[in-house]
Amino acid sequence: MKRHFVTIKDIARELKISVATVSRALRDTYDVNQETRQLVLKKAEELNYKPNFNATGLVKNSSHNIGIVLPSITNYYFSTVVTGIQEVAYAKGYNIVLYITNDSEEREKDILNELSLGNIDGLLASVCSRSGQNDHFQQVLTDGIPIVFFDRVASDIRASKILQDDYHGAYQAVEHLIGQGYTRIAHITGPAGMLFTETRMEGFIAAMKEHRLSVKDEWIIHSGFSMDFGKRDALQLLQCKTTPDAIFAVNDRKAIGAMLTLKEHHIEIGKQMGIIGFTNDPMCEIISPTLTTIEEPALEVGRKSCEFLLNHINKKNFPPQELTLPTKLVVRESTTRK
Amino acid sequence: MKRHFVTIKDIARELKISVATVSRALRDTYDVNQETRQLVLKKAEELNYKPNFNATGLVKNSSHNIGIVLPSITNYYFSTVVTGIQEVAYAKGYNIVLYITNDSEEREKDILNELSLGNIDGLLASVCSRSGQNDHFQQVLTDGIPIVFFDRVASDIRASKILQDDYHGAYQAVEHLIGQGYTRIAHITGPAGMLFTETRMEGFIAAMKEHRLSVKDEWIIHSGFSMDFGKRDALQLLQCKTTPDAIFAVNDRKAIGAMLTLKEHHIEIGKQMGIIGFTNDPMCEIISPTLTTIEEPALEVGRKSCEFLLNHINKKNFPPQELTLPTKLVVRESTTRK
DNA sequence: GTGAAAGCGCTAACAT
DNA sequence: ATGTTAGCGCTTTCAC
Repeated sequence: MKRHFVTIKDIARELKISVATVSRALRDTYDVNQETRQLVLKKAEELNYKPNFNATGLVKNSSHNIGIVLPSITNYYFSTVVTGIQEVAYAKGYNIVLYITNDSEEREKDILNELSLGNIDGLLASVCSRSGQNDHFQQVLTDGIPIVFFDRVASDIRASKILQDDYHGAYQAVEHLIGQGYTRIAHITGPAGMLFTETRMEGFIAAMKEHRLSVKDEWIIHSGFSMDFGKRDALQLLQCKTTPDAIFAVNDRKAIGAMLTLKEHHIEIGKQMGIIGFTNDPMCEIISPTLTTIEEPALEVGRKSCEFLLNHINKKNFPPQELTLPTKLVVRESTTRK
Repeated sequence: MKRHFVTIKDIARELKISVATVSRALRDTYDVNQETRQLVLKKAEELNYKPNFNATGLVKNSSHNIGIVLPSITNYYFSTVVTGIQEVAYAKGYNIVLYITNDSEEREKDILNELSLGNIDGLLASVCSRSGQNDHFQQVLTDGIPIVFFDRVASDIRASKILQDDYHGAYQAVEHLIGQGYTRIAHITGPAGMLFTETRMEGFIAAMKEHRLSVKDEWIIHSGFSMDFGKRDALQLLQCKTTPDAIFAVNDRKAIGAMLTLKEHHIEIGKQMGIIGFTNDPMCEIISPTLTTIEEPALEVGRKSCEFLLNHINKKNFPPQELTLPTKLVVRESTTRK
């Protein structure tokens, strides 16, 4: 049960020097005789010494752990963001502690409340779909733990935020549809009240307005983010008095769900009905016809979020900042009319 | 920078009792007067006390963190396993520390070597594709950290292992193909030398033998696990003197890659050529025709792995065990001939 | 350049 | 039932 590891004491004893010297030698930051230093390093290697994070953490009041709180990791976007985060965290010697909320507000609160503050130096967060307050995030911040939000940000909290350019991405998506000759454009999106969905909606509406196209209320559907909701939303659109001739979906999963419904109804995708997604999930290329989409820089969102967080952790007065990364239109068959 | 958190000392001072009593009251494990206990709990709540994991960890020589080392999290299987792990870890009050190897042996070794042993109480691992030794895992074990392997196990290490039933899954897959009238069955798999791929191969061969079908060498292709390798492998199969009439792929991603190639060559999937995958990735249902596959109990693999690990951590003499979870045939269009 | 000693927050003997 | 105290492994004054 109780394991015994090699400690600096062991090294000190074997070398007949003090633990203080060993500690200093190991960190190469104080005036230590180069010879003793080499001796210590050699002995540490020999004994397979590993520093005890709990001990350093206790002294330094830090753990070299950073937390990630997000709704899920089983989709392309989030798992890619986490991969990006992990990449820079690992390079800087930080560990990732992962918390998954299952998009449940209660779970999210529990996690943040039980978060043992000694255990993480900072937090990366993408909030769950909710109507409620963000007090639990504010509390963490008040406790002195920096937070960087990504993608699904808590707009009322003063913290750094990394986003993709949802507005222009959406705008571009709609403009592309219009360019292909679609005019009756519907938008199927996520639950109301989330910043990034609202922003995409704004981009959608702006592009429609710009091109003097009317935005019908019944062509805007709020529901969940999954493929199944995409299926249902498409079905609902097909039952409108005037059916749309194109769908802009808030993400690729919903777009694909919608495609599945349309295919069931033998609607020719691309010609009869255009469809465009958001993310650039690899699934876009395996569905037939292939799905046009707005590519999100998921890996980069992860990397930048982590970089920002490390700045907050390690620099004295790094102010909260917002960063918006560019998106890119990827044209495929689902919007090609010729 | 240096944050000050509420400690048990603060509670003790305010209540004019000793830290020991506070400590005991907080843990509800010693004989503490119920009144004082309530007082302490109330005060802790009031002051927003959070235990310092570094301190308890230092004393107890444990951190309540468990590590996960795996090749990637951007695919369905692994991200689902992690979700399963997280579920039980969270329920038991353990945190997940995530390490991604990118399927690089060097990276894997670096991670394990730098693993600060005080930082995790146990390790869940799925090894990367490699030819080399597993000494780095053995070292962790020797250092007293229990390991549970899942899916991609290191066969020469004595530790618990959680697997899905690769042998019977493969056997069943092939038998299904044969039942549909396919006889010239190819197998596209991963790199040689990994246990689970070998086991699936054995299941494949056994089923073929059982039905007195010949297994041609050129119909067995070893390459990578990605969709692109699936595309390439299929291309290679089409160039055989006698082309196969069905493909059993080691995973769904390769199966889908193969389908993409076949579609390009206008081969009618299901009729001219049957294809079956392994995993039951959601992608199976969005590709057309839909992909028949062997479902792996990914979530359950995650849960069980974590349960086993917690047993190793918390029970005195919990011996290494191997557990094989059942797989299930999911029939879809890609193998339906009628 | 190096050592002695205090202390980070907590637990666990050992007293009482 | 509660208090006193040593100590987990490490860093960091403060001496020398």
